[in-house]
Amino acid sequence: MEKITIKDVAKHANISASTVSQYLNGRYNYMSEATRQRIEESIKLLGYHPNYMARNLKNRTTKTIGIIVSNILHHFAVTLTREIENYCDRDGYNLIICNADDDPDKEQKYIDGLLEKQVDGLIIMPTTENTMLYQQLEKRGFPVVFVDRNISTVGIPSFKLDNHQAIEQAISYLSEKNVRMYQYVGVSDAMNLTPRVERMEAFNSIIGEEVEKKTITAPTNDLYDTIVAEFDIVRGCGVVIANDFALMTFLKYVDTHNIDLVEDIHIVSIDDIPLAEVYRPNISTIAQPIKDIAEAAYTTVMNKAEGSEYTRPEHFAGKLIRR
Amino acid sequence: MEKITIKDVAKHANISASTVSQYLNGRYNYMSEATRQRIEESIKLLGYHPNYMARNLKNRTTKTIGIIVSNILHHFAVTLTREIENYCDRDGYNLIICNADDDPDKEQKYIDGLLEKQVDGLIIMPTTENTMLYQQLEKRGFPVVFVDRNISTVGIPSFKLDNHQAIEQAISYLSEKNVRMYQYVGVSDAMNLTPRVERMEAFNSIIGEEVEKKTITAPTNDLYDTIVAEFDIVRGCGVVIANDFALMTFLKYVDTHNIDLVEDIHIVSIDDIPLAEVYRPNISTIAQPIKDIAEAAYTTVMNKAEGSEYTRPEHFAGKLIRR
DNA sequence: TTATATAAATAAAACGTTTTATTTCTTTTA
DNA sequence: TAAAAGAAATAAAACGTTTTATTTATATAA
Repeated sequence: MEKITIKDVAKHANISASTVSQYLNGRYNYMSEATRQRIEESIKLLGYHPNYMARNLKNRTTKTIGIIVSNILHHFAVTLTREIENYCDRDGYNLIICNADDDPDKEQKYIDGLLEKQVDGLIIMPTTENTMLYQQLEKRGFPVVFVDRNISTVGIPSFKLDNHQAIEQAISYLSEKNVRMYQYVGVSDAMNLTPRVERMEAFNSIIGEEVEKKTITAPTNDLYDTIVAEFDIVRGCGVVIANDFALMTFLKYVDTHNIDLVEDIHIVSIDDIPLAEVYRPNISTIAQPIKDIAEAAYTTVMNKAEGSEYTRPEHFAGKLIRR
Repeated sequence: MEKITIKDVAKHANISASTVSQYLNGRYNYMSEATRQRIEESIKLLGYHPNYMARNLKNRTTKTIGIIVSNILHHFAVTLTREIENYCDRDGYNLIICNADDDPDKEQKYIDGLLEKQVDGLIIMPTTENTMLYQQLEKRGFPVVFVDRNISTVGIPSFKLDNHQAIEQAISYLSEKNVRMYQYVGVSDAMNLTPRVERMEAFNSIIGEEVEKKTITAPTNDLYDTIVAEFDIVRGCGVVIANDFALMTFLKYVDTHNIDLVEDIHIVSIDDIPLAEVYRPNISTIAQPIKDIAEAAYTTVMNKAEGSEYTRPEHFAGKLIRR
């Protein structure tokens, strides 16, 4: 694996390395048309590719950003990643992806590692336990934004769904069906993660005291059993499902307990996963504003990286998809 | 964003940069216990993080690999990525993710870019059009492997499902149901991609002449309409569905045409997507050997990067999941 | 012509590390 | 107590670029 460097090109084109460098950086008026062409040819002939690592040492930019998600297998996370990767592609950036699995230690390790690799920015779905670290990043002025979750003690912007409004839409949709009682199914908020907390709070605050309601939450692994134990199969009840994972778990329950989603109960779920439009019956959902979040997060990080301040709204409305 | 370098640490600990470097690389017997501790403290105090870019310039290693997938939104791609990221995490590597969207130009751009960034290895779901580029990589001895698809004109190993065996399992499963006629639904193989070609060929070769069969394929965007136009709703027929995308499309068709998947037809699909176990009725699938593929691909790339040759089988059996 | 401006090209320092060869200091051995 | 050996530390070159200041060559103006 012989490495071809700028010196090889210089020698081949019979010119100094400095001039080749100027060429590489598009400053063509530093050389004659003739040498310009010679350099061009030499580069092609030798199959030269500049070494980004060396370049960065002077440049202080790696054209790389990192994203830390809790789990790329989640629909929201992967779709968001996809969108962000698209922007990166457009701008000649690369995206390093990391699964922190909601483990603060892993998250810290990843942040440290990405900083060592001199990424130009960071997009994080944060755990709640590394506030010190976030504060440091903020103080250093490092380009970083949060998505999906916010940490109130840190001034880092967080782009996410307007959870209150989303739950409001869900409930209003169910109310059209003359629902007489509401149930909420979701992963428990033991870790204090924004979406879980906000959605549950919204559910409780929006439904008035006069209407019967019930919330069913549990840690990921216990959710199925908890549903089995606590869900009330009441004809004409409406169910708000907090996210895609809860929906899958709930549908498993529906399947094993032979519940009829047309006659018995009405459901609506946050996260518009593909399953929703093929499941029978089709499932109404609140689609997250993933494109908005991706655009805002990416643009904000990039602007911070360039030193310019740029302000986007931080909350975006979900969209009810009636099916 | 004041950068703290090895020199700052050296000054703070009252020692030369060389010794700090030795410390960083764990060669503690090059210094006294006392200085060792001083360095340790200084590093912590100053919050020093070594600059990987500079380090790489000497080291020739970035502890970063790249993965180029056709589309991260596909179940197979994202699950594989997740698994590989897991291995990366274990070994202190980072993973750069790129969506080539089956566009050869984009693929080439990504490969070039990742090489410039000096990634230590590459895992690629290749398009069929960049054979020259692959050959170059191979000749250079660059650590690269393919997944899901293989390119016969290049000696780069490709780790993937044993498609023939998978289709065999699918057909054998359907035959248990006393199916009298078989249909195959998949994305067309216009781009000559291995899975599409091999699965279709297997379907055609395994089902003998005496049994009625029909293949329905079309480009992604036309598949739904093609199914509507060509699928034969024959009671007691068996349908082999080529992948998750085709399955979703087919289920949409099932939904709009009110087909009963218990009474009317039997289906089995490659790619064990989560939907399969909540859909009613549950759908039998062939799960891809994703863990095997991830392990083989990752280990092979890493071994190549270390200069050691390491051989893994390239085809792995799928697993029929009866539901 | 000479002086001046411009164009073309280069040398050298810098970026933050690692590594090799060398120096300085301390201990051991004869 | 001198010589040899070993331990601790350092200086300097190297990695592959970019950039600034400088040089050389060429064209233009006085």
